Amino acid sequence: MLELVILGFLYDERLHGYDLRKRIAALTGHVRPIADGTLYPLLKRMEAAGLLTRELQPGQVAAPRHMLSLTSEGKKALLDRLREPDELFITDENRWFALLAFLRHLDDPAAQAAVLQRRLDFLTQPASFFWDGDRPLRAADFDDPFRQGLFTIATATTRTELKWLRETLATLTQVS
Amino acid sequence: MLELVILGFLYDERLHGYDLRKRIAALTGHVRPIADGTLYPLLKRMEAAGLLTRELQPGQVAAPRHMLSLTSEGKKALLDRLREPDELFITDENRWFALLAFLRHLDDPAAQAAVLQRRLDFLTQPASFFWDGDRPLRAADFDDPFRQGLFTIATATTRTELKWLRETLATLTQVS
DNA sequence: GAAAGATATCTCGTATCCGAGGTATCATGG
DNA sequence: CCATGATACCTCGGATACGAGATATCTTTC
Repeated sequence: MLELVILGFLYDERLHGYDLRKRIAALTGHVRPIADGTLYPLLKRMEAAGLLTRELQPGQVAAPRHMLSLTSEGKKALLDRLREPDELFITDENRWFALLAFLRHLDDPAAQAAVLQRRLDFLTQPASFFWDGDRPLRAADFDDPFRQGLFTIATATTRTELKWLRETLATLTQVS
Repeated sequence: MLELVILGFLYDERLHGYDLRKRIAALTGHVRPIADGTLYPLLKRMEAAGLLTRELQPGQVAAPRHMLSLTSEGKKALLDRLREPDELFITDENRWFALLAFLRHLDDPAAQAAVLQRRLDFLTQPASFFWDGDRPLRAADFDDPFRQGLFTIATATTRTELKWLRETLATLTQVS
């Protein structure tokens, strides 16, 4: 997931690691900044994999910086991932949100619409959190107030997302 | 996170691994059932740690089952975790939701209220996803429609949760 | 009675990320 | 001129989870 975020940020900007770290922190409201021990080794692996290059810049403010830029393979990797349905079919909402944050880089309304459509299909498939077999669940089906709350929150979230997905799909397909 | 879920399910029920696996899958709407390779080794580690015991039962339906029960340390471990604020101060919503799913086991309205209050404090702290410094963000502050959507969904979710938290806190403190 | 399928558990290699700790550079204040 | 703090990068051990594959039991079906 972090790799997707890094590719997303570096797609149209040249940043050094420390700045990238701040961008990532800002994306999640500085709630849980990623650890140095996560970011820097990943950057090295991504460099070794040919996704990005670095250029050492002598220290202006403090220690020397490693300016990072995506290679063409790096850019291709991002676009491939944005189209990649596997990223969508996961419970982990953070991953879907990370994808959404950079979907603008997919420079084609039809391709963007295809991704949103897959997400919509995923959310509306019957085997979801909101169904008991083929019967829709209600908050009252849960016996304790905390699971009722969980259900209420999840329902509201999904309803909001579905509404947004349908509206956005309408404007995207209108354009093309 | 999975350990919390296992403790939650076994707190008042005796289950075998395969059944536990189905319960966990149902909790997330069968969207992403956990892998055998995740569950069974974890159960072994939890047994080694003295959190649960197993009793071999000759096969009734098919292969022999390992019936699992929490030890008193296992029950204590769940209650400790439910009270543990560290579980709340994480971006990963799944973990908070998992905690919520089993908060009923915390058999004291005041303790339950304390947990919800911490979550409320966490969501309303200014350094969040919804603030740019001390200025509240709006969807219009984002330049592309996808990040607008992300913001819209996140806002609606948080608003729903805050409303529920306040209502539930009111009834919990009313009781005590 | 053989094959197929559901039940039930297990091992092992891999991927992702955290967190504690370390190192080095440069600006600022005393 | 020295301490402190912000900047900037790094290593290493550990935790958590996945996924492919193996194994065994029992029932149902042909």
